Amino acid sequence: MITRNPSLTDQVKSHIKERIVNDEFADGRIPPEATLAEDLGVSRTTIRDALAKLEHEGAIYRKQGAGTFVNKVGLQIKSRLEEIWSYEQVLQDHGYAPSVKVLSDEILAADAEVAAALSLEAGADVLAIEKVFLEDDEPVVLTHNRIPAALLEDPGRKRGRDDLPLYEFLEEFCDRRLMYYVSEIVPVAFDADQAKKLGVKKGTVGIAFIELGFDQNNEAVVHATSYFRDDLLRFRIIRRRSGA
Amino acid sequence: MITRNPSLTDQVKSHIKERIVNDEFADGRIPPEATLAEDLGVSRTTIRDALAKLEHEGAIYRKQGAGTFVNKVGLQIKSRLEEIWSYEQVLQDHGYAPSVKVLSDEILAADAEVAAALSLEAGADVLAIEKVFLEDDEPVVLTHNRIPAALLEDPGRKRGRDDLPLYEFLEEFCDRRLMYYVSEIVPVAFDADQAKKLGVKKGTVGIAFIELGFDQNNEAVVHATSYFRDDLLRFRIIRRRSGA
DNA sequence: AAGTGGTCTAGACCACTAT
DNA sequence: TAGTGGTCTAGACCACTTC
Repeated sequence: MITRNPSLTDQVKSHIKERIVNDEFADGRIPPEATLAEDLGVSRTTIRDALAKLEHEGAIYRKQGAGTFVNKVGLQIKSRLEEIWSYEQVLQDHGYAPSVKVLSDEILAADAEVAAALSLEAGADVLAIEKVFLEDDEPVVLTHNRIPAALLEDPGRKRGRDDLPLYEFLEEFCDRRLMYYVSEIVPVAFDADQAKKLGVKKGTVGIAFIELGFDQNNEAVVHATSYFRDDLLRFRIIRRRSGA
Repeated sequence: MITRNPSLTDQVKSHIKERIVNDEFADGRIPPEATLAEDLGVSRTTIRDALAKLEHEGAIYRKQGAGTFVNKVGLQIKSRLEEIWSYEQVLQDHGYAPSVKVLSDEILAADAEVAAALSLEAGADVLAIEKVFLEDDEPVVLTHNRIPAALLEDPGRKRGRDDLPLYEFLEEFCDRRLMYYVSEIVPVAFDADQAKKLGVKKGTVGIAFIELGFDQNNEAVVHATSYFRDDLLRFRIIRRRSGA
């Protein structure tokens, strides 16, 4: 699968973001949109699209009639739920050296819930991958992914690469591009098995995600459950008025 | 505080959303952007902005070169974390008759954590409001809000209106417009007090939000903690590639 | 080849903030 | 009143899907 060049808007966004983190806007004030447009030689629309993305991710805020400003609080937020795409990346941003261990890896019959979620017939084959993500040898995340076996282009070839991030695995071996997840947030008390794999005491409370991943054709391509150690990783989210 | 007229884009968004829920696009295919623009007498940009919002909230999906389609799965998602603005609204969308009970309501000295989060001096006065939200007489959400007392325009007048949704209270009595929350998602086992107020057994697991609300000047105006009964209300979120 | 969404431009006018 | 972000228009060209 191929990737596209970054758009002008994304280049502008990266440029401004860089100037922000380098603290080039000492008073916290970002130049007017018209000025930025002229300086960078692009239209004001392109500038506005870039600023909209930066505002959405909490790097800046805008006040109509007043100006655009650096959001010092927003810049410091880590582990934003909406931005998560691979747990390796989360742990890396978290400041540790992440690693992955594949605990199990097999083709088996889907149970009723998973089959229904993936629009499969009851008992259809799925590839089940259980992984644990560690930072500095300490387990942080336990995941269990189930991918319809029918999606595998070459069932034999995939062995040994189940350590890839899920979205890479799907692009590489299923020719599917993972576009979004619908995730359910569930509080849990870890059972004996989960606690052992996560290195905590049985009954410790944690967060679980039960989620379904969709591809470029809006088809469900993976059912995932993930368990997190709250003492090592805590998620945040920016909730905005009106869904802007 | 005054409110603004809905923009053309928002009117277009509502119009298309209505046609979607009325199932007017039987084959799941939404007309081309150029057609919509001509039919509604607006520019393609306005159409695109409206469609972008609908895509973001999961109502539609778009495939470059192919078209725009109704997202049947996305339409059914309830209790989306990013869209929450008042718990009354959440419970109403959830299909029950919501009610609110104010458990306590007093001016007291902020503890260290709250004072730091709200940029107050240690021990500064805050208005503390404890509320429980019920659906059909069953408690679902327990909240504890702390607002700097210095923000209250008329400390005497506010009594008796602490049952208002927080954003309304802040607009009405503090002249602050709540723009966004930064929320931390925490798994908890309810203690005796929380369990009693939520009508569950001590030790039941649930989700808590620890959050900070910011106003139009990007100032922190409220510190809030909320506890949810997982058996009655479960949150979902759409996590997208790249933060689009 | 035809059709559709994605990106980008140039410019107009409005709403709001600050002074 | 001047300056800034917010909304909207009209049109060009590109990237991709479908037939």
